[in-house]
Amino acid sequence: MKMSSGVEWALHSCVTLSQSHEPVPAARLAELHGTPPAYTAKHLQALSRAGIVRSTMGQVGGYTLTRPASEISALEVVQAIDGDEPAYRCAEIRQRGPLGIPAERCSRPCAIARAMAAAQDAWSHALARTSIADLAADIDADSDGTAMLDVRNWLTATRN
Amino acid sequence: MKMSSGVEWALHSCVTLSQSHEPVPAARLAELHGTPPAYTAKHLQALSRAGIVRSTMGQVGGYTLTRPASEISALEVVQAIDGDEPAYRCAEIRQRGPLGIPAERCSRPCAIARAMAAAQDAWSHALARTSIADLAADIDADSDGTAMLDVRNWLTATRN
DNA sequence: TGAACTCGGATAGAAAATATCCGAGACAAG
DNA sequence: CTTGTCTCGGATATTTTCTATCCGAGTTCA
Ligand code: SF4
Ligand code: SF4
Repeated sequence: MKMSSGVEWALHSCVTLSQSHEPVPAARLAELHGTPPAYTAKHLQALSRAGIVRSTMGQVGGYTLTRPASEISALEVVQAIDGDEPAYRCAEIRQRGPLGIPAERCSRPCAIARAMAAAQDAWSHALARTSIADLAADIDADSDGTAMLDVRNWLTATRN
Repeated sequence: MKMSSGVEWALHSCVTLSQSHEPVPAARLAELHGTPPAYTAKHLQALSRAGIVRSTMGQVGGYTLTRPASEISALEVVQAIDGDEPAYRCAEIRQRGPLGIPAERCSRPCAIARAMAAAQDAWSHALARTSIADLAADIDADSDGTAMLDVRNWLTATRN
């Protein structure tokens, strides 16, 4: 029950992309975050497949958000990287063993599976309520309103 | 972000143990659930280390619950098997890269880490509210009140 | 036309989870 | 008291997943 470490980089990348209306290459994001360039690129591809970011090829290409940051939830980013399958996957062991229940009576999930699904839903809803814009605003507030400005300045300063 | 499959076997084992006041060997539980005997035993050891079950050695030994089933939460079982460390572990990448923040200003967790911790808390509280006794009652209700009776009969019938 | 820069999926390596085995210890029977 | 059998417990292989990397296909600009 551990989350891929790439989720952290993907969330940071989305926050950074929300500060730029121009495409930002994957190598630039990796340099800013101090992460392995090739592996960071792989995670951005996952975001592209999920429709969260759009890629632009060519010399001045890179990644941009497809929607306003306020309309992208943290849950979408997590599911794009870590997969959308639930953490608890029932193997239906109630149908096995000497007291196995016939499959016809297993139409609805068992009580254990229901409890796990309820917990997963609580987790999902908590993340769905938080948008990338909310995260950016909170990070900005933590740093006395200078963090996002620094990011914007760094992005324009290193632009060729 | 996937949970160990052993969690499922452990929860089933606890529900089964709640129906017997006498020790039940690991091999018996594995046979009842149709799971690999050796691997099932390993998970029961984890429950023993967490203080959820108590092991009795010798010929009529086995595992018993240390507390009433109504005082054992599903969260405890999950944490005993899958570990109690949170799914999201911040690598503090905000301190890396050209815009790295000095460690002295990173006393409290960042906004992203806070959002993830809040989601984890929601998940934990949902599981903490459900006890093993609740699960046993719900499984019993799903089977028209015969499931737990069948388990008790099978346990006494196969007792040497 | 050409060159340089981008993404994208296919390819090695490391870590973790899965599954198993045999020895130490304890109880009951003889 | 001795013996034998049954139990748990941790140490050991195997498989799968995650981590990290590389080079080719495609696009844009000069
Ligand atoms: S969690 Fe429920 S449905 Fe899944 S194997 Fe256990 S009893 Fe069956
Ligand atoms: S989640 Fe917050 S604390 Fe953790 S690396 Fe990202 S910015 Fe830093």
